[in-house]
Parts: sequence; C-alpha cells; structure tokens
Amino acid sequence: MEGYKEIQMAELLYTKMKEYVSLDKEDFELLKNFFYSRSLSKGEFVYREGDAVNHAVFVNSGLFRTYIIDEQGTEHILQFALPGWWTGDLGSFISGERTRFYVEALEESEILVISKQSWDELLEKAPFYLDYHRKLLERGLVSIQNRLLQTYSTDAAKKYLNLVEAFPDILHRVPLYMIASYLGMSRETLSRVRSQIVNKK
Amino acid sequence: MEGYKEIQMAELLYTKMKEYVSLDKEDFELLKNFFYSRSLSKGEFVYREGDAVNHAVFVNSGLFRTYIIDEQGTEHILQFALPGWWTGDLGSFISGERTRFYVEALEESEILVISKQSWDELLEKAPFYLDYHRKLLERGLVSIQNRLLQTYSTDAAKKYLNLVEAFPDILHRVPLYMIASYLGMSRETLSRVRSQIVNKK
DNA sequence: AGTATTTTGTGACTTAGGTCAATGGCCATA
DNA sequence: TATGGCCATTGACCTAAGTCACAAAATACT
Repeated sequence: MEGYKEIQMAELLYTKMKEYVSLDKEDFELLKNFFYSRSLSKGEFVYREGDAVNHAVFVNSGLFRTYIIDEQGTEHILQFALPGWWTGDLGSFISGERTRFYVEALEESEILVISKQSWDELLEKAPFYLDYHRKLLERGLVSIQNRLLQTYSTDAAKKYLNLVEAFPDILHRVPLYMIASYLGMSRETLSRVRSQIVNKK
Repeated sequence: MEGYKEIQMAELLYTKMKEYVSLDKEDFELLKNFFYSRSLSKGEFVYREGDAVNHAVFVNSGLFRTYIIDEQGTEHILQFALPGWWTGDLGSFISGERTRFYVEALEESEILVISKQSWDELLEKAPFYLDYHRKLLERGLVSIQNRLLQTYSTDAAKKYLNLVEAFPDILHRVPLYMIASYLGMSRETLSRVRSQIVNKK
C-alpha cells in the first residue's frame, strides 16, 4: 500500500473513542493494528470523484474538506473535518459504489485509515467498536439534520454568524470562498454579508 | 400508559428487521414484548414542541409528518414517514432534552413504540438489535446528506420532480402546501412550478 | 344538498441572493 | 523589488423565489 505506514501513536483516536465507549488499553492495542497512517500535504486528495472508497478515514491532524462538483461545475462543500473527526463518503464506503466526493487536505495533515474489510471484522468481533460507531452515526445524523433545518429558515448573515460562533478559528484556516460554499451561498454574497456586519458595529 | 396497548402483530417490524439483520422467530418474540402499540386519528400528535421524548416510534400503518415551527412561525417539514419507517426526534430521544419537533398523523395510523429504557436494554443485550439500529442510522445519514446536497444545487422544479419520482403516491395523500414545506419552498412557488410543468407537456 | 373550512391558483409586486466583470490586495518565489 | 497566482471586494444588473391579496376549487360537516 503505497504511502501508508503502520501507525505508531494513535493517542487521539484512543481519547476520542473513550468519549463514547469504555475500553481499556489492551482492547485498543489490538484495534490499533487494523489502522494505517498516511500523511498528506496541502492540496493532496484522499480520494476524488470516480474512485472506489475502500477505507474509512480518521483525521489525526490537519484539516480536510469534502465536496462535490455539480452538473454546472460548482463546488459544494459538505464538511470540514478537524482532528478527531471521521470524514469521507459514508454512502460509497457502505455500498461499494464509486464516489462523487472529493476529500482534500487543506493543510499538512495526517489520517488514520482502516480498510472496509477490517472495519467489518471489527464491527463483528468488537462490540465496543459497534457501539462506538453507532454513537458517532447518531451524532452525525442529528448534526446534519440541524444543518438542513438551518438552510430552510436562516438568512445568509445568520448562517455565517452561526458558523463563526461554532468554529471561530475556521476564518484563519480556510479561504472565504470555501466558507461560502459550505454555507451554500456565493462568495460575493458572503463578502457583502461580512461588510454589512462590520459596518453595523 | 394511556392509549397504549400490548401489541398483537408486528409483521411489518419483523419483515423490516430481517431486511437488515438475520434473526429468528424466537429472537423476535422476545423483542416484541418491549413494544406497545398506539392508534392515532388524522390530526393527532405523537408529541409536540416542548414534550419530553421518551419513546422511539415505528410506523406500522398510516402516514406521519415531523416538522418544526421557526421563529417567524413558519412550518418546516423534515420527514414524511411511511409504514416500516422510524420517525420522531432522534436528537431529543438521545439527549433527553425537550423536543422542538411536532410528529403528527396525517391519516388514521398505528405506531409501535418502545421506551428509552427498553431501547437501551435491547441495545445492550441484543447484538442483532444494535446492528440493526446501526444500519438504519447509516442509511438515514446518507439520505439526509443527499437531501442537503439537493438543496444546494437544485431548482424548485427539479426538487418537485425528484420527489414525485421517489414517492409518486404522496401527491394523493398530503396537501401540496406540505409538499412545498418539505421541499423548502413556498406553496405559491410550488403551485407555479406545477403549472409550468403541465404547460410544458 | 348547503354551508363552512381548507386548500389551491394567480396576479402584482418585492427582495435576497446570484452572475458577470473589473479592480486591488496579498503573499510567495525568483 | 518585480511578477504571477490566488483571493476578496465592489458595482451594476438579473432572476428565482417570496409575499400579499384575493378568488376559485375542493373537502368536510350538518
């Protein structure tokens, strides 16, 4: 596997898992062997549209975006992924179909990946892993539901303010046109919204 | 428990579960005892904004909508739930917080409900149930993600056509203003979109 | 069948946000 | 300190969809 290495440390994965389920060091040592690590430079892709999604991706350091490109050629960012988060195309990982998503490192980053095969094996043999994954899915579902609700009843300015409140440092780490795309508006609209907010103060 | 009865049949729940996990008749007979049934007339609510969500809700027959009312007093429909689907506010069911959702029967309907306590017990003791729930969550997450993507890159007419293609009979079962709300547009816009489509043919 | 209520359709008008195009700032590298 | 590639801002204009108001259907209720 080109570019993949056995992992040394996985402190973050361990810490995060313990937030959801109880497991001891030994459980984790075994589990660790299922993962490989990969480093990516800014601008590199974990995968792109048309690729097969054979791995689940845990962000160990850095920052990622997942986006699609629609028929008009416009990018739509679905997620920014910070350390401790999982990212990628869940649908294709499950179904085996080729993905429509791009998963791109926005900074020097490191991921831990686990193959579909190992993943299924873990789910079957390690009840705590099944439970961990279930809880992640629950939270993920609720948060994307909230995002959908926000698109229905929130104007551009409020969407921007909500994001900045939730992730203040995102402003210093990703260009505004990506933030606009994540929020579902044009970069010009975001620009105007921001200047209105400044003038109002 | 007012209005709740021990369940007799739960054919649909059994059939649906078998689509996701393997379980035999005995497993299911035990599991059945955790559920109660409730009948609702058109216009009745499973719960409303401000209620505590102590139960998970499986639709056995009929049709439901879940919606919220935003600060401007506008309804936004999140889901129509058909027989065989789960419905309700997952976030509040997990967190124990009071819900912002309304869950309303749109027809004479029957639900099977399971208390949070029984739910947690099942997850702990019945591995097949955990796995079932995990798979439901996966599919739910993917489908709501697709819905979010659709809001970003699809115009009103296309959204309507997509819905009609996916659920042709919804047109005969729910008023158009609810369909508009589900699609995130005003009822007038939906009306105009529909007449354009008719004229185009 | 006759009335009341809900639902839908249309016209006139408004508006939030998109599109296009030009300009200028900001690094990064030579 | 130039130069080229991003990125962000701003103005002018456009457009899809929202809002308001009223009338017509459709349904449900007696």
